[in-house]
Amino acid sequence: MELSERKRRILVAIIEKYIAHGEPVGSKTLCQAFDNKVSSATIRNDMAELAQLGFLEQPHASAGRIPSQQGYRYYVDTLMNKRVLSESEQRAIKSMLSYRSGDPEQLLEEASSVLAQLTKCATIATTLVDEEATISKVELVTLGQTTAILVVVTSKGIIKNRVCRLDYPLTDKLITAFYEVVRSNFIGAAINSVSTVTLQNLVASLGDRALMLSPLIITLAEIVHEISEIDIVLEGQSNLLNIGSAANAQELLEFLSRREMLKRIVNEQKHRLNVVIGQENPHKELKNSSVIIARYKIDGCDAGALGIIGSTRIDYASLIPSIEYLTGLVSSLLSDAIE
Amino acid sequence: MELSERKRRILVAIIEKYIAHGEPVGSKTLCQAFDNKVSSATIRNDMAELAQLGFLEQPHASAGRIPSQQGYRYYVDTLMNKRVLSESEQRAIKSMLSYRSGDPEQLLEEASSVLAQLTKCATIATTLVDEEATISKVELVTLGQTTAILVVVTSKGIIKNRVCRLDYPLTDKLITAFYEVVRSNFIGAAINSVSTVTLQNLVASLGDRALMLSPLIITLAEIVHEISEIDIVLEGQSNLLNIGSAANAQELLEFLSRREMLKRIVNEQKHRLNVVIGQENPHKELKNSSVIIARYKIDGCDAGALGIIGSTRIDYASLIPSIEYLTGLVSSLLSDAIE
DNA sequence: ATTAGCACTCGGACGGTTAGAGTGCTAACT
DNA sequence: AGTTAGCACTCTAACCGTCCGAGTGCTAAT
Repeated sequence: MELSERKRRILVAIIEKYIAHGEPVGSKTLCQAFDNKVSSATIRNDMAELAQLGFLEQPHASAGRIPSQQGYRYYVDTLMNKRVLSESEQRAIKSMLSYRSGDPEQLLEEASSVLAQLTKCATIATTLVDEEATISKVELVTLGQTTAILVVVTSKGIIKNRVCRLDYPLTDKLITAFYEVVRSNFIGAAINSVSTVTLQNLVASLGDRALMLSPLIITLAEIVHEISEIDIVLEGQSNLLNIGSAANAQELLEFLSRREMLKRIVNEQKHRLNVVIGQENPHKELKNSSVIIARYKIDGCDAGALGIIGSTRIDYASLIPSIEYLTGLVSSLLSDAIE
Repeated sequence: MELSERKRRILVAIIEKYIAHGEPVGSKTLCQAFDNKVSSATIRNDMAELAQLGFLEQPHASAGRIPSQQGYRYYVDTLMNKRVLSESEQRAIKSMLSYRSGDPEQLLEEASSVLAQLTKCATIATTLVDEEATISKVELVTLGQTTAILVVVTSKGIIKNRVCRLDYPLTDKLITAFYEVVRSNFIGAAINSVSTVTLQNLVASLGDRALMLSPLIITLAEIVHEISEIDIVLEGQSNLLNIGSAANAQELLEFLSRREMLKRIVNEQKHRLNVVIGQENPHKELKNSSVIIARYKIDGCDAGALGIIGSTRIDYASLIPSIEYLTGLVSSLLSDAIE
């Protein structure tokens, strides 16, 4: 069904007024917004129909109307006029990112924090996802008799390492044996193929060498696991308290501290830009919140996500472009860094 | 001035009742707590005097009394009977720490999170402080033509590293030159002696090699700086919302996100156990909060701190022992790991 | 299809009243 | 002198009724 032009304008006006002021919008106010070209009665009729269709709701009988979640949805999909970022705004955002070191995690923390300042919302970012990566290099760097650093490099250029302390000295023989195991079992393997089962089989097959080698191999497996696990970065949690309802806020904060849950939520968002409004989200803790997630890329390949969590009453038209722009920046900075 | 035995018991009863229930305590309730051995009138007289002395205050005229911050202070210093953790409680806490990897930061994150569950407060932990450490080893591990990992080891056994990407190939000559610079300028130096000034002088003195070497040297300096910087770990922030006053909570959460500030606060706490109650804290954002910080040690040397932030109305008598016990655990785990 | 007008509804603010909790004081008691 | 009973007093929270204004829905006129 198509809405008449006037109804659409009324709906937009109600949504934008409500986003701006947070109070139900009445027919008189709208009348003024239309320069009194139409009477309040006409607007009332239209509002009644919009409410019938489910785009608006009434907190109580004698109050104005507020957008329903379906209303926001229609607005975001169809009616909204995305704000265009000015040159100077773009420059401002750019300058807030001071990405120097080559560490992608640091960039994402920064981006997350910039986004929190920009949007006054809580922000989420995932570190690089790299599901198809394989292990391309493993290095064992000895630092002393019993200490070493184990370094793993993936085909996509991600590098992780961990310190490894042993109870016995690292002899040349041991190191050679370790590299042998690595070459035949790990190099070229997909990072998510390293499971505890394969690991147990491997250790079992080592026979009497197992005792000495397994600490190293287990550490190696842990590093690989860490690479395959996405990490979640949160910022601006205090912004959640700007929204009223303290009870809800506590629930939300607690929800956000469950990282596993968050990972799943973020990774369900597959599009370049995802807007999930209120109860569209399967998690009841988010029933009054909107989540906007944009995915960033490295050299055109999906690499992770960045986004905000806020009340359903957020300024979609200006926040979405900010998120998109920032995500673009992150994509290009990462693509430059990892070549 | 000495308080009579009865006044002390009344004060203790009021404080513990108030901590338990959060409501002003009246003379009748106390009367029951004393098995009606003294009349409410007597208690009222004593309460009036305790209020006069500043240990109690009255929210309003017809309400009971609540402890003042000075009251809490006297309680913590003089009156409180610390709860003793039972064997099984100790075991429970121990089993919550699953410290496997050799990474101290991970242990502190875990400890912080355990403490948050235990106390239902927000928790703070600092990672290892190591002010007197010197640089004992630097390794450059090449991973490809233009990529390397730079590893720094301190005299105290702390290990940090960072990936370093260059715009030009890492030749043997370059590497030798780098090690030369490291040997004569960094090895043996105190980690906090590496300032930007000395760095600039160093780069200047390199002459025409500066261009090729400086990215490596700058990365090295950044790693050293990172070691000398303490990191702050926060957990259980959502617990702050249990306390009423949402306005205050927002302020607090924002305050906690200012890491620099937190570092200073935590490091001002020099004793083994520090209890800062409400306005004793110079930061006005904490005027309604108590901060309890315990320091942990490695092999007897001060190494960092661990603690909680909660309302002034917290159960000092049982939380303090928990914090102390956990801090002890962390100390011994760390002392075992770094030998 | 639009509009003016009007009756109606509802929530929030205001004010007065009441019940209850708790105090402070005084006078009596040990 | 310390303790106690008793009483008047104070203050809050809860309840209730009233009133105002905002905003609606409906009807009848344009």
